[in-house]
Amino acid sequence: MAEFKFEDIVSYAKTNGFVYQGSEIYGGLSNTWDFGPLGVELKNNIKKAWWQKFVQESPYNTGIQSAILMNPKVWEASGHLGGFSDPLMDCKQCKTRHRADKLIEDATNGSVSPEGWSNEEMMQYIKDNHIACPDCGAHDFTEIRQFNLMFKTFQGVLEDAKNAIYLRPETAQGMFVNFKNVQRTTRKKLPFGICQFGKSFRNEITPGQFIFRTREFEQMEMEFFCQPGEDMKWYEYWKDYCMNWIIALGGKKENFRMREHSKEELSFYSKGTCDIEYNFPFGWGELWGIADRTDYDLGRHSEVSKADLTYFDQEKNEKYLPYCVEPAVGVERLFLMFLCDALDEEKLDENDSRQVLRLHPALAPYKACILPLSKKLNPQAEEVFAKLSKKFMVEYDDAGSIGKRYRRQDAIGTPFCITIDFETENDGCVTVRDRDTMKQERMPIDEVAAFIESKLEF
RNA sequence: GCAGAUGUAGUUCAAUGGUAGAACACGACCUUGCCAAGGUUGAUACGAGGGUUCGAUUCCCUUCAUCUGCUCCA
Repeated sequence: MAEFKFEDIVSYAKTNGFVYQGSEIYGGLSNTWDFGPLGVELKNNIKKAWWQKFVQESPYNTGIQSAILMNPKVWEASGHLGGFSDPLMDCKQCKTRHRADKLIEDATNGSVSPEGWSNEEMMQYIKDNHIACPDCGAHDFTEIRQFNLMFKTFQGVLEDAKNAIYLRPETAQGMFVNFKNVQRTTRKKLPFGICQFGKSFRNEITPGQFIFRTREFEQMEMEFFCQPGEDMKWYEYWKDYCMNWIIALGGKKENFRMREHSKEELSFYSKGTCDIEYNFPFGWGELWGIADRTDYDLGRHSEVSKADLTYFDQEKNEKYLPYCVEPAVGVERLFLMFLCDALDEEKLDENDSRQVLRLHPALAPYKACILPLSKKLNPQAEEVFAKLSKKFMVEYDDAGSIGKRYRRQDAIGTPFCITIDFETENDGCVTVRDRDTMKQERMPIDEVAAFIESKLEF
């Protein structure tokens, strides 16, 4: 196993057309990344594999796709308009940054809670009580600056305050506000889950580490609704389910860990939160957050919207607000994880090695590459391409020696190479070569598609 | 946003106050035909803007981007 540095992964992704810097010819735009021809395939395959496991194969779940733009009241209810913005101030002496509310809490050992205070009130309290910078002890702070993590824009052509609208900072609220709709139209009984993937936007103060933290990102979330009291059971169930999904798709067990949040770390509404973390080249990073959110979200939406979001349990003959378990994962993080986990430099002998991207076939951008042994065989090879490309993504390569072409496909994760040789015309057979074992098997052209499709299962 | 580092072909690296070289990769042609073959040949770079200078990729300033910390959390 080769150890790759973070820069190696970034340059691999760029060289091979997985990820480019956004707006590159204009000098880039901070923290934006574009997915190239291979990147978009991998990304789509990740989403497809998630959808398959969480929607298609799950007896409980169903999917939706909600709008990125939502009624601003949604964010009032979810707490994003208030709580999602941090009142930040910098120490002018030592240049460190602090949260004003935390400074007050820490300085008073929690006896004063500035929740709901205005910035001016916090500022005044810090001045009046001579709260010092915890790092250098100075009393020289900048004004409080509010960093709301939500992207703000305007609906309609008039840019005035009453048209203010936000890009969603998470997809979850789309499921909560549609809870009733989905329950009614699918006639689902508890427990059931609603799944969605899609773009979310957060004006992060500090983005970075390539595609690990970006301001525009794609989430895959599920809100699983269940009876109060059964929530912890389901919390454990979905933790395992998520981990198993990763392992089934080829994730190496030793590179993952589950980190249960401590009581202090938990949000006030959460009964349990667990992160699946991955050992990235830059250190352990959160991949998947699984949280028992109790009835907090539905409760808040009931309060603010005045809609009745209770569930009528026929068996118990009672109405109650369901509890909710939420596994939320970032697609770009999974993308980076699968790249890091699959990339390998295999030594063949003393002077020779090959770069192999050992992606699970279900995730591989190309499932197969068609290789005519000679350019004279192009017509037959093109026929095979036409046949297979109806089923899945296939690449075609007739440039260079056969060995070189195998290596090219190994490096981008293509699990199978199909060679057309001079016998093909006579016997209707091609040679299928396996990326991992480098073994070859000759089979009739008509059987190739089924053979490869059987390998796409996970 | 603050502090530090970095910025030269697609990638990894050179050199230089007088307009940039290599290796690998890429394209074409010839040859070959089942695991990075050979030959011929071709295209491609000083992040951007400004200043100093006869002349700047090199020195200075600004800016943009990336990386590392602070912070955050999908």
